[in-house]
Amino acid sequence: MVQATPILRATPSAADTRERILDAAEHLFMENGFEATSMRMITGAAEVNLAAVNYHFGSKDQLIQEVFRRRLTWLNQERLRILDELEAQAGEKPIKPSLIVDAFFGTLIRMAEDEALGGKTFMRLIGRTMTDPSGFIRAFFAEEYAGVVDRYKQALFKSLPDVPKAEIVWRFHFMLGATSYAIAGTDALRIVTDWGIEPSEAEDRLDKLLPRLMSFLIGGLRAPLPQFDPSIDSSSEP
Amino acid sequence: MVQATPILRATPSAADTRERILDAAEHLFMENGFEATSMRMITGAAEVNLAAVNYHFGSKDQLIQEVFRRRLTWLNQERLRILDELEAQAGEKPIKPSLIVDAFFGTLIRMAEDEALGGKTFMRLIGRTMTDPSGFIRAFFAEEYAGVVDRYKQALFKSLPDVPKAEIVWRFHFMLGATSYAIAGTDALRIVTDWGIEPSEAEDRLDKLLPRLMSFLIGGLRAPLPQFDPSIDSSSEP
DNA sequence: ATATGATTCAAACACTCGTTTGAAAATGAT
DNA sequence: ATCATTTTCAAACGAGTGTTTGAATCATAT
Repeated sequence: MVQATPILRATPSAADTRERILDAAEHLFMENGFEATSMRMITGAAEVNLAAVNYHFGSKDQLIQEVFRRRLTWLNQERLRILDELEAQAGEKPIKPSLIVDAFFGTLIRMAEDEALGGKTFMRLIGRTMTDPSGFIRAFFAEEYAGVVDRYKQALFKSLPDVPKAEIVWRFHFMLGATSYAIAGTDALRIVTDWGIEPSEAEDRLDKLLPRLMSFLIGGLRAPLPQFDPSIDSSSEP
Repeated sequence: MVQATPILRATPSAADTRERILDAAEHLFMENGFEATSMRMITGAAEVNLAAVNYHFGSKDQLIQEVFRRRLTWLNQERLRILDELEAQAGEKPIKPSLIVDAFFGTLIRMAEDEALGGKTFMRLIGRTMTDPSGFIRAFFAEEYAGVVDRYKQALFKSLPDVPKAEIVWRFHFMLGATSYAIAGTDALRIVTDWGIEPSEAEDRLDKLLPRLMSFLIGGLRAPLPQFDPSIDSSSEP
């Protein structure tokens, strides 16, 4: 009658199997990418039968989607919630750009500090995926992000009325790139440079990452507008 | 005796075969990634025999390395050459940070405008690869970039004596991310946002990309230093 | 013209991939 | 305790992978 599910069980339940697969897949996708991660690697790491993925998710592609969905839905809802709050507090006045930037990118970075939400693993996975979007992942990401990005773009337009919209969209894109590298990069930067920083500082990097990134993003977003060189104009020569 | 190689030849020579493979591989890698691009796809697109890749390059992995090498060595030599010039002109005085940034990132972007150097195709390929570095590619990139990045880091240290070195390294990393997205992103940004910009402007994007990116990068690099929140200090509580 | 080396070619190699199958085991409700 | 459902399991499927092989073809120099 009590029916309390025991904390430890010798035989994992079906619900456990699903999450074990998702956790193993998330980790392996982050380390090796999608194509290089085989079903046998996933089911082996999750200690479940090979057929379990097809049984619970249908196919490998659908598994990939579910790996992202269970984290992205929460993230984007949170982003929308915070933006709603900011707009409510601001009333008719425009919101400070730094608050908008923090609501979008800061929420993502802060997710990395919560291991229950995927932590750094999911963070790096999403970082690598943004540049590696093969076919159906593009479509999935577009759908999952469509509403959120549009809302934030509009908020930035209103917040920076003097900056041309095209410029804001580009800078939003640049900010995405810097953030993606900030995330994936705790390792990925090692490709291109060994830090030359005392290893003692390596530990508290995550604490200081967010303020560091924010300073950079705001600095880039509010930079003086570019001067386009008119000498490239093709109509100057008859 | 004249032996002039005809412009069009029914049977391509061996030297042609190598470059046809490299061109086809570069394009396919950019579109599908390394794992998802098969030898049969490459040799099919290059219209050469399947065994030609193994004959000319040894293996698929060595082909991947050669695809990067033929472009990266030129790029990085050019970067070093320009930095040498800047340092010679500056003498003992520090170089303006914007000149250093342009020498490193601008040279990369300007490469995209020269179709003979790979153009946008190689540009996007390198953009996606920075976050997708599986195993041996990490090592190859590290070797290919080692000297260049170190030289540029030192130049920035000297150019910004008031900024802590750790901060500069991070901001260099952020700049890499923004640039990578600027490159790969002409398509990749579509994942996350449809521009909402007049399609007429879509044509001259490449012209304006460089000044746009430069403004953002300099703005981020020269942004006010972050204030680290001391409340997270673990030693504040006895 | 002939011999030598470089290149191409069709075929096959051993292997891994994602998925399917049908029976066995576990679970939950009556 | 019996039944119906859900979940697990070992085994196999066909298709596609990178690579190798040995003969055929090409180019070049003697």
